Amino acid sequence: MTAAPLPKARLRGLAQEAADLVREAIFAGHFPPGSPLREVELAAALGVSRGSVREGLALLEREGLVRSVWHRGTTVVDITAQDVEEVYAVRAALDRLAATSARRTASEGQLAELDDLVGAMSAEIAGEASGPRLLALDIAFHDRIYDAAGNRRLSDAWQAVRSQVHLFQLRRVALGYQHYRARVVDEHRELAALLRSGDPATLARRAEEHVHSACRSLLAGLGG
Amino acid sequence: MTAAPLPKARLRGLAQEAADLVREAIFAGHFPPGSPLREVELAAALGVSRGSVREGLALLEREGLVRSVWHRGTTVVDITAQDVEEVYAVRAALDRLAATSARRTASEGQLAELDDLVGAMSAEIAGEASGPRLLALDIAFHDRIYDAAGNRRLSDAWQAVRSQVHLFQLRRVALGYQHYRARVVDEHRELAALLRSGDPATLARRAEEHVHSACRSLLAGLGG
DNA sequence: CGATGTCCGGATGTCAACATTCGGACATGA
DNA sequence: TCATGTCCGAATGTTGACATCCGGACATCG
Repeated sequence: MTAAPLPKARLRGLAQEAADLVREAIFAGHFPPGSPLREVELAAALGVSRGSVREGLALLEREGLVRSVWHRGTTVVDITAQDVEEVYAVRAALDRLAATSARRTASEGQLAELDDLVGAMSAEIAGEASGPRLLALDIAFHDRIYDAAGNRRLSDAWQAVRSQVHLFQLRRVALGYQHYRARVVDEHRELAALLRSGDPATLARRAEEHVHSACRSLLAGLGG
Repeated sequence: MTAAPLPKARLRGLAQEAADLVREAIFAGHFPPGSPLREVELAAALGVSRGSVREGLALLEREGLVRSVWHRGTTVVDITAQDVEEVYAVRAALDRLAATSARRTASEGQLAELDDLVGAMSAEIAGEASGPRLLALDIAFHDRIYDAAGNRRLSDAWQAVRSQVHLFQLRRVALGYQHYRARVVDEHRELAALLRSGDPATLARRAEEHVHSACRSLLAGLGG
């Protein structure tokens, strides 16, 4: 029998905790792109030691959210057009593999979860739509695909770009998300259908196109 | 003008240094798969503090060479068939993207470097062939393709599987590498040619097949 | 005899202080 | 005025010691 996960199993350590707090602060816009993340400041603010903050920042660097250089500290990544193109090129390659893998390995329960998420997106749009909430559902959808692929290395590679994707899209959504709102449900519903019973070749192509269209939309929103 | 890299720019810190030493020790077989890497031991052996060793082990974990769990230490990864399949599936996706990207962005000088590496492989085979040296040339070849692609996120993702690929192939080569030796030059020569002037679609296909054939060869060598 | 509780060695997680390095401000000289 | 050299503050890199946690061995009890 699966024991329900206890309230807050403190099995993560202060570094993970610190990383989570800083990441949320970055997503909330509290640390604009390019702003420095000083270890002593964060240590004092979070009430932990500098060592733990340092380790947490290393985790965030692994996610691509911050960048640190020798003896010059760590700063929040900035968002240039090249950054967006790089991240989305890698994501397209990973999503393609995840989709084709999940096509073979996904269980019925996992496919049902995808349908549930599409339903949640639809409900979110029907009501008082919240950009960040809709975005969270979008990313959760792709998280499940990676889970279903059952490839730990692939999931790790996704983790290395996931936060950057989240950050980019958050900035885009803050400027208006009518286009995003109009397309997100249909595109994900199609992906879910292709995962259930689609030609692997067209699934691979559509998975890549899904990312590329998001990339173009992002570049248009940031550049114009 | 580009200043020649000084003898040993100590711009890397003890953590990087410790990570390099431990990585080489793993490649040399000094730490068999599954063996624990105790921080105090390594700190004493390398003459640095435990903090630096800890940070270095975190770098190695980012490369996928070791795996650490909360309050239970870090151990060298073991090589199961599933691990090989996972790593090579991700590598195939990344190599495909790297090849198609480099097809557009590679400079003439970078293409010439690839030809030089193919020549070096050929020379290595003609003489007293060394498995590890041949393998180093193989990986260097792919490193250059990733460099030529000009996508930092893509190179980072490659770094996350590169060491595992190196480790797997080293173990394979130790058991005999006649098949590898017979094919490596021709396959890489074809890739270099396709990068110079090939149809993008066939380049993408051949890049994937190159990885898949290496994966099959590896599985056959480890399983049988 | 099997299950349970307790204890202990060893290893990791965390912390605060010391050493090193960087970038810029200021002063100096051609 | 521009270039160069020196100095200083601040932030990071590094260290050793303390606190916490895990796993197994032993003893105890039903």
